[in-house]
Amino acid sequence: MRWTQTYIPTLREVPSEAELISHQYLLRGGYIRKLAAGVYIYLPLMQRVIEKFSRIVREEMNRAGAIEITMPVLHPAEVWQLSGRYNTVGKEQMRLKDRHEHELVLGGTHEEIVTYLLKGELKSYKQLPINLYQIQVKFRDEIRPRFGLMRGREFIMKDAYTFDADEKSFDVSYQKMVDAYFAIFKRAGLDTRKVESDTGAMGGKAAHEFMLIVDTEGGEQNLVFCDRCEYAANMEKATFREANPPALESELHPVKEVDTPQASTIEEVTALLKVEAKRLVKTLIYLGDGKPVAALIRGDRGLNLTKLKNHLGVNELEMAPPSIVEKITKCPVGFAGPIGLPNIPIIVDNEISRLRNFITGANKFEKHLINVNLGRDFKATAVADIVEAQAGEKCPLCEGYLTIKRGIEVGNTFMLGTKYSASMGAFFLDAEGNEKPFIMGSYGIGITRTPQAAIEKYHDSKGIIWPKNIAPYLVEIVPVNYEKEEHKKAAEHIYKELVNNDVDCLLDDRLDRAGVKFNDADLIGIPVRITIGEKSLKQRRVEIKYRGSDNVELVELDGVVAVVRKLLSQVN
RNA sequence: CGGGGUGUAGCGCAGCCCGGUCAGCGCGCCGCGUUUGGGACGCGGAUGUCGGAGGUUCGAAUCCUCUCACCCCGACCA
Repeated sequence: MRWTQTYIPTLREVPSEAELISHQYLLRGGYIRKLAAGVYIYLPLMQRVIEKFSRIVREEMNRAGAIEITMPVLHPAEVWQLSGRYNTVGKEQMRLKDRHEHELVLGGTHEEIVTYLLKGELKSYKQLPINLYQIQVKFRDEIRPRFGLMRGREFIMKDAYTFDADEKSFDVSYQKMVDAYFAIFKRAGLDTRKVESDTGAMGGKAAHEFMLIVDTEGGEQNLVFCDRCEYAANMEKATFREANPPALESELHPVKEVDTPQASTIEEVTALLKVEAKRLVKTLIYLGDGKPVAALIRGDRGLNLTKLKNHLGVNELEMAPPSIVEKITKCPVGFAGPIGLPNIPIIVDNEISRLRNFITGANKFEKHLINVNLGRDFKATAVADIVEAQAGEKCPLCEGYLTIKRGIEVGNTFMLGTKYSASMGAFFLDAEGNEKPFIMGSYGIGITRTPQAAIEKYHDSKGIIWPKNIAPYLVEIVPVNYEKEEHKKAAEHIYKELVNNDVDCLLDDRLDRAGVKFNDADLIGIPVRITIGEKSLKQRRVEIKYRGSDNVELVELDGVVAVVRKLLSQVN
């Protein structure tokens, strides 16, 4: 392709809407333009990236035995009512009415549709297992779209759905998708980690996420890894064992009220009473589906909202506003404690059951209680793991220690069980003639977000450094003086050679100055750049360099294809 | 939805407080010329319902009211 014949509107300045470097480069490099909040136009370069990544996804999905279909984006609300999710997905679901006042939704995912498809059609265990997938636009009315393609309201996703007759067969199907995912991301030049994740609104028994580890702002999630074994989980899901548990005191001392003037935060109280934060117990008041509940965790821990939410079995969990806290504790915020609370559930973190003579708020202004003990002084409604994992704690599985890294989710896999098949009445007959619901799995890959994640990981101060297999072009030819006849001839010669050898190639045939072309080339990030300039051309040579390094190789005009091939084979 | 902020030329912004040569700057764009290996220079030029509606006023980009869009923080995230 010639630069002047396609459309690559690069920008010199950073559009004010972009925060992340990857988002900035997508805009500046002429890959995308915003149409509305979270809604983007994919320009020619982006179109090619999508095409390249989609091809890898298709090839690996097909290899794994999945079958491609295309399901509609527009769904009748009734199908969503069948699974019951119509009432639980909430405002994320785009809804509309047609001219007949018929309720429709725009699909944010397709479990219902694919289950509806197979319900009634697929009747025998002999037809199982089956894996159907599509690459399709999705709509989610995100509460706050941001970061360009990373969290849009409209985006492209590959979603696959497996149907199995029994757990054993399902395990095989699931593993096939896991293997396919690793193969896909590897081919795309992206080293991903599989982590355990919460199942969230999808339901089902377990789930994993495929994460690209990054060290920039773009990391959307904290991930917990063991430094010794394979344990990996996202923050919502991660568990741990304490590396340095406080010594268990043998004697229980009597509770005593102490003055803690102007000390309501953990820092202030520990400083005042000269104790470690791990001897303090925080009493946090939350509202679970509107009803107050107290959560007790150690002073040095953070509450894991997802764990508490799952434990309580509520849909919504939010910190209680000060007015409610004050009503419940009958004192200003900052001095809440478990003793003397009205009749509300008290959920106590596991660690506290191993703590004696600890310190809590007294439910009195500027007072705390010392030597408080669980069981003797107050009762727990439940004891559970409700805190966030922290770096330096021990792995739940082995003797290793946990580290925390930032990652971007590029794929996910869900073990759905029979949640959708059972609720929607999608049954088959097994070998004994019994009617059974399908055992399902669902598997997503963000087609538009993955390239942005790749940019977040692979870039420098000048622009993108694409992994070759998802780059819009493999080679960019930059004739420094395209208007000079010899330069033009050489450029056209190389262009033709590469195209004839099926190397995706972009020829910068603009009449701009060299600096403009070099800067644009760095910005859009094509892996190989071939520069045609005065000095080298006199020796019938051109310069070849990889975007990710400064090494320049001088190559004979006729030897370009071979050198390009070799260079490409050596880079990510 | 709560808190904060921004809408002025394709992009980045100034002007707003204190109403009156304030319709401006840089980049980009068009023309001519010079230049030509890391975002050139000169000369000439085009481009705006100042987000929208209403109001105050002799007069509004500027003050007031309403409204829409977008951005940031939080809640949320199949």
